[in-house]
Amino acid sequence: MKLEDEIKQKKFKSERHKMVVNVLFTNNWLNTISLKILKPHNISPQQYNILRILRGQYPNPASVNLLIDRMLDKMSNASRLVEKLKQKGLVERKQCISDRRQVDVIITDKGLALLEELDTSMNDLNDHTNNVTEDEARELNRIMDKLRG
Amino acid sequence: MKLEDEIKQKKFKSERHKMVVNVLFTNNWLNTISLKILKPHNISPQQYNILRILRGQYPNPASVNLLIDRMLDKMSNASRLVEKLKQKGLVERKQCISDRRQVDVIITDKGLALLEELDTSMNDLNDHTNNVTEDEARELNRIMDKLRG
DNA sequence: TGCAAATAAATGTAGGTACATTAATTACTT
DNA sequence: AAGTAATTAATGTACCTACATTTATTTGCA
Repeated sequence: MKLEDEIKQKKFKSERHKMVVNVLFTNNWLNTISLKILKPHNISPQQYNILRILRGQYPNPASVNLLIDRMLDKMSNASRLVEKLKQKGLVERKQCISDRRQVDVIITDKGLALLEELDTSMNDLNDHTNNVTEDEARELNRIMDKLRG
Repeated sequence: MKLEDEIKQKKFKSERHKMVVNVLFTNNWLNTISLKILKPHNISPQQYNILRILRGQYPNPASVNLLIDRMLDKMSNASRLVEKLKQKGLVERKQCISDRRQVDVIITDKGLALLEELDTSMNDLNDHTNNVTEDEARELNRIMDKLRG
C-alpha cells in the first residue's frame, strides 16, 4: 500500500523527505511481524538478536561490548537484556578470567534449542518479503547503504 | 557504510533477508539523528509527530483516534503522549460536544511557535539525506511500498 | 612504582511501546 | 424503548531505549 494512503498524508516536500518517513513506517511494519512471531516464545526482538549473536560465537563466549558492537541498536543496554536472558536460563554469564572488568556471556543448550525452534518461524518473515524481487532488494540495500554515507 | 561492516555480519541468507536488517538499521540511524535535533527542545520524535498532525488540522481539533490513524506507529498510545504535550502547554484537550466519548485535541499557540522553531532544525535532517538523489529516493519509496504489499 | 586516564559493565531516570482490559458513551436491533 | 454490541479513550503491566553516572578494573606514563 502506498505510504500516502497508510498515513493519510498527501504531500511530501520531496522524495527524500518521503523516503525518511517511509523507512520509519516500513521498520514499524517489519517490527510488528517479528513481534507476532516471537511473542508465543516469550522473547523480544532484541533478546532474539542477542541470542543470534551468541550462537554465532558459540562455543566461544561474548563480552557485553562485543554484543553492543554487533547489535542493530548500538545504544541499547545489552547488559539488562543479558540479565533477562539469564533469568530465563537461555544464557550464562560469568566473570572473564583474563580481564575481570569483562563478563563472558555464553548461550546455553536451552538457548540453542529455542533458537532452532525459532529458525523455522522466523523464516516466515521472509515470506512477507516475497513482494519484492532479489534485484529490487539488492537495489534497496545499495541505496540505503549510500544514504547512511 | 555497508551494512556488513556496520554490524560485522558477513553473510546474509539472501538480499531480501539483508533488506530486512537494513531497514531496521537505517531506521535506527535516522532515529538517532532526529533525537539529536529534538533533544534541545525537550521533545520526543513521537511528540513531534503528534504536533505536526495537529498543525495539519489546525484550527480544527483532532480526536485521539484521528491521531492514531495518522501516526507512523499505529500501536502507539497517543493518549499518553497527548497528556505529556498538555503538561508542557503545547496542546489543549477538552471533551467533544457532539460525541462525549471523544476528546478534542488542539495545538496551542505555544505549540505552533515551537513547531516553527523546529521546522528549521528538522530541515537539517534532509541535509543528512543528500547522499542519495531524488531518483534514488523515488526508487526506494517504490520498492518499500511494494514490500508492504 | 604510583597515580591518573581509560575501559567494561551496571544502574538510575525519564521517556516510549505492545497488548489487554476497563469505563463511559453511543449505535444498533428487535 | 430497552438492552446488547460497538466505539472511544484511558490505564495497568511488562518490556525496551537514550543518556548520564557510578563502580570496578586495567593501562599507561611520569
